[in-house]
Amino acid sequence: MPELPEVQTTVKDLEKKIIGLRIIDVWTDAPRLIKRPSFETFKKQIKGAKIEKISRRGKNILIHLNPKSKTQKSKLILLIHQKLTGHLLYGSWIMKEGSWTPAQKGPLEERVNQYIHLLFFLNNGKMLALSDLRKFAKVILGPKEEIENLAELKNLGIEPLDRKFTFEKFKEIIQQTPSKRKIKQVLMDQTIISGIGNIYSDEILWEAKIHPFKLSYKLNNQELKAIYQAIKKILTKAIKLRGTSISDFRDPRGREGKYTEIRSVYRREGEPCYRCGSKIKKVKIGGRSAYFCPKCQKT
DNA sequence: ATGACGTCCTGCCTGC
DNA sequence: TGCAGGCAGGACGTCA
Repeated sequence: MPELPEVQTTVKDLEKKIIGLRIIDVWTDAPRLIKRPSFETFKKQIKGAKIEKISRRGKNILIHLNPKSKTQKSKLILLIHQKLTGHLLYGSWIMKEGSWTPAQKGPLEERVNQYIHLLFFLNNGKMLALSDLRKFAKVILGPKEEIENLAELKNLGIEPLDRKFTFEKFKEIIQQTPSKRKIKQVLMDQTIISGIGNIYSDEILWEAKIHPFKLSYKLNNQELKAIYQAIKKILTKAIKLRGTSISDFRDPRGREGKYTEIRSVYRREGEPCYRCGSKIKKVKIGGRSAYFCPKCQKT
């Protein structure tokens, strides 16, 4: 599932490919992915728009557009949240027997093609595709100010790789959250820190040697410091390795992320801990799975 | 107000 | 063998 490192990889790759291009048409077979406006309006507003910028906020991708229409004075933002199985892909496809098939041979010759549900046709002959097996992805188009004021962006917590995210700030945030929740749940709460999901919360807690069940308000200074440093370290390393493809993340060209190979705990149940050799355990926290080393992660 | 749980969706895996 | 049922999971809505 795309978390901060995967979304960052996607955004940085797309930046090199699609800035300056125009969207000349749109196709979908799953209009429900577009939460607003209606697909009809969506298509009308986006046709002819020029892609000016692409950025990330939490796990959201923001594509900044300059509309063609003179009646639309405001700039637009296309917000895409890939949720669990969404992929933004860049390439060219042709419709063959009811499904989109890559026009050229390459890494895109994979399952992801089968699940393309939204396509933007660009003025260089290429396409930007949203592939999504489970159709959970969320797409919203609207004027810049409106999108920036959406609750889903406004309520997001601090960016963990921002310079403003200092240890003092982290400590303050955690201590301001008088929550009886487990640290894993707090790390995954997007309104506290944005961008961390199930994979990296497990990886961070293993790195920090903290049990996922540990209650966040009970963490002492030393433990908080360990978690803080692990957040920075793990996310930075994952970005460098272009993300994790344990479920099915692919970059815009269909390539896998390499963090998968060096992950410590996520989906490694029964396999040895790289620190102490104990078998990695899997437990449930609020309906979600959590992987950890029962020996070196302390409650 | 806080936290727990159900919901969306579909491929894959398990077990009878 | 075949098929029903469970599981995976981010974020939001609902409920206690």
